[in-house]
Amino acid sequence: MPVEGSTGRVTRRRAHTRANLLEAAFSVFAAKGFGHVSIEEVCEAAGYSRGAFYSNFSSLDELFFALYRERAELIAEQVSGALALDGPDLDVPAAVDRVTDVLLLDRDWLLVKTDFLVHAARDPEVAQGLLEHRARLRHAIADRLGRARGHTALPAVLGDTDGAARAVVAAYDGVTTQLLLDRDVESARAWLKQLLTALLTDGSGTLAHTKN
Amino acid sequence: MPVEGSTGRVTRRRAHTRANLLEAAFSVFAAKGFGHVSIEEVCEAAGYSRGAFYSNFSSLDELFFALYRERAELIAEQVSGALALDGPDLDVPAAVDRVTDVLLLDRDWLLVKTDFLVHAARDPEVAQGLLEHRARLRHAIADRLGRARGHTALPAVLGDTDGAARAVVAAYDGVTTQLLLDRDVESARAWLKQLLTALLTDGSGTLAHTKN
DNA sequence: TGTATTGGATACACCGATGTATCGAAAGGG
DNA sequence: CCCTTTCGATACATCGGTGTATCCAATACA
Repeated sequence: MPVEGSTGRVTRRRAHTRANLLEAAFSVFAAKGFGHVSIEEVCEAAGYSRGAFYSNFSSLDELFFALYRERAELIAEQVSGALALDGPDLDVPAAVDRVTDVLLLDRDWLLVKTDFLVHAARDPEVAQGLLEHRARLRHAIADRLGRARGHTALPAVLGDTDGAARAVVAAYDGVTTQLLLDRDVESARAWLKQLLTALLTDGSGTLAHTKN
Repeated sequence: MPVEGSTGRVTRRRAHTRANLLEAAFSVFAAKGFGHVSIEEVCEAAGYSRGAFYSNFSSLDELFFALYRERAELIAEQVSGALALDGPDLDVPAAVDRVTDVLLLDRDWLLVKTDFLVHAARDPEVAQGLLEHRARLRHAIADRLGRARGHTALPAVLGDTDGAARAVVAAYDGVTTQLLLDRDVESARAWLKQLLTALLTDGSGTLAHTKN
């Protein structure tokens, strides 16, 4: 049962089915939530039998972790990309726009991400991994903010750039919560931009907000 | 099967067991998460048999809703109380302190609350109820903030007082996420206070933050 | 205190999901 | 082109949870 064996002979078919299982699992998890999903459901959605599943993963948890890892990595790259678009000096409002668009792109991802959070909240080991991942992101943001000094002075209320980066993450998490409930991606984006602007600049930039 | 019948005869014992079931369910849900909890587990934790459960609730969902409702109501009252402590005029920093202490009191509650969020995110009807509850809280905050004008002028970046109230809620949600992962209630409180201060006042008030 | 009524325990039948063991078929290597 | 290896499907045994039906005990009311 070589779930992750020594680079055996056949590997192309395997990679396909693994990818298919992951993709199907993403849809199913997004729709029903981890904890309300059975292995069979995933297999059915992917068009495979349970034999294929157990050949690639040893448990639903393992698949869930793999899935999260994969997608989180993807998003992290996109965010890094959005942050890196400017030159060495950073244009804060423009970066806020780009990052916001990336972060609030896909509701399904937010659902899965929150499921994972709920899971991590109850397992210190998983939580540790997630915290480290968040820390990396935060540091990337802080670095960029550091290079922005001069362009736009950060308000001192939050402390150093790391404090500001924490605030950015918190704002993102907070807006995510609202978006999960009202499903209004556009106003969530607008709201996040507004919040980040309020946190990262000193004044001006009042935006109208709409409903709910 | 009078799950909620016409004020029948016997009612004291019933109320007790119902309360016990709810309390036990709270612990179990907090520990394992809704979706990883069986009816039997709740019954066992409460010291009852499944018969008692089905006599009081018709499904795990129903119990979960009842539980959430009960606790959310409790918290809402505490928050209202904390907001009402001042006279008609509001001392923002003091209120921030009190509200923060109430909101981040109990990690178990945050766990259950997040579970409920995840649940609501996938059921528009449930989401609707939760949104209304949040709206009520937000309005209470906005009202209070309105009365604080003059004491401390709000920064205009967020728009009107309702915008500021939204920001408060978002900050709370954001800090909740962090707390769920790092389990550090004290620094979460400090961080929330700092964030709220940054959002609700114009400047000054820099606090040191610690680890992670 | 007696008694009608309700609450909760026990027993049972059922179902769906799990994990494993086995087998046929695809795919890569020689 | 065959043959070995691996992948994935099928079949099976099992288990835990569910919901219901029935029965005993506790409780409120006269």
